[in-house]
Amino acid sequence: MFSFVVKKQLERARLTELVTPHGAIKGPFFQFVATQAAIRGMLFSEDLEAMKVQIVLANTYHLHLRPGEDVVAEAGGLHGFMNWSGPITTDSGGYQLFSLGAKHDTKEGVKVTEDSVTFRSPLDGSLHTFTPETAIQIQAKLGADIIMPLDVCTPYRVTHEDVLKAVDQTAVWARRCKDEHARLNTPQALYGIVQGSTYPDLRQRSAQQLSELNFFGYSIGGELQERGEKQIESVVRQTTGHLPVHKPRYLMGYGTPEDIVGAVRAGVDHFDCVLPIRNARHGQLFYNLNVEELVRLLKDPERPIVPADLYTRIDIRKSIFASDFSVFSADHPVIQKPYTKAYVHHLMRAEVPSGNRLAVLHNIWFYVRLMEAIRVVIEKEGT
RNA sequence: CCGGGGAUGGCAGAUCGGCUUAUGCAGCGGACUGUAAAUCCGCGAAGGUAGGUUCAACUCCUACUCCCCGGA
Repeated sequence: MFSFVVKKQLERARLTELVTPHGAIKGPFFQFVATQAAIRGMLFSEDLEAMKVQIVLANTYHLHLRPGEDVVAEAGGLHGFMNWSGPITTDSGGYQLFSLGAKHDTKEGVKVTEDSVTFRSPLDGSLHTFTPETAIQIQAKLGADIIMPLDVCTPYRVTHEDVLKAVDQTAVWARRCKDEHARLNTPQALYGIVQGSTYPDLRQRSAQQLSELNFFGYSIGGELQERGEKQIESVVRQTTGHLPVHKPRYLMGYGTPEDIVGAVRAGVDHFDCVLPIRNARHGQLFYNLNVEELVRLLKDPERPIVPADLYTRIDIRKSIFASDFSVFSADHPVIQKPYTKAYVHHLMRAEVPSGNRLAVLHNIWFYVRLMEAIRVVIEKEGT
């Protein structure tokens, strides 16, 4: 039902194919984020199909709180609920328990014990508890193809001691998730999530602990860099070196095009990030991908990645009239001309839904083509 | 012409005899990385004109100019 192969390699970059019950996915690939079972910005599954989106990511935490996994199950699982027939991943909610906990004061915050994590719903204040087992049970009802274990996600700046705790607890929980998944025996692929922050020894420790459990794939989790810093590639490389070569590698939550290219060079073939969609809604568009530079970067892993050489960002709400570029590509499969620059500008300024939709469509298409371009390079240049 | 009301940043619109004249929109700049984000942060920018009262006036008084409402 599930399979994964590495078809070609260029340095450490891999051309892969992951087969799921809802179709095959060519990698390296990018998951667009549909946290609450919808891509924000008024997109429909037909739009995603037209843009050749391969897979989307939904979230266990959010869907558990609303509308609840039973409602989703009754609608035919996420595939029926979303009217999306392609592959879907669900994140376990581990990240939310970390990021929401950090935003709360300790009294209102998230309580993590060795056995479970308890939190309050921001929607109605009700108390909820996730255990490794319930995280898997909920995801079984949601019915995504790829599911994630409950993990302990660490922020960027933490002590070695705290990260070690998180690593070991993540490993214990990973085993419990694995056991629960085996017990339920659903047609879903379970990954393990490697923690360890930026400490090489802990990344290694975590990778080895999880490898022993033999997951279908391996995620790289945790905050890897501080704002503005660019060290994704080196941290990721520390981790991929300790992962099984014949399994998918998933860098969770990153990132920019340069992050992705760097991580691909470090051997990652599975990505997700809210960035293209969120930034689109906030008016920032990605465009002008430089394929020649992409080829150079992938062929020479030592070549420094200069974002401005790879692509351009523009804030469409602010400076479209100052730009010489025709931002919306003529070959976009969903956006129909004539959208003049002036009209687009008007839509974005007014912050009307159609303006957001337009921008989101644009950035998704950019990321789809970025990943496609990466695959083409590995196919052509790799062995 | 008579009576009444009013004039505050680009626009809208509060407050106040002294303290940075709010706030919203628009403008400009920045941010956003397993989505509590169609969000958040920052910046520039105002008292119709002329006098008067007062230690101090955007605020009180007078005149003028202009605008709005009602009536001839």
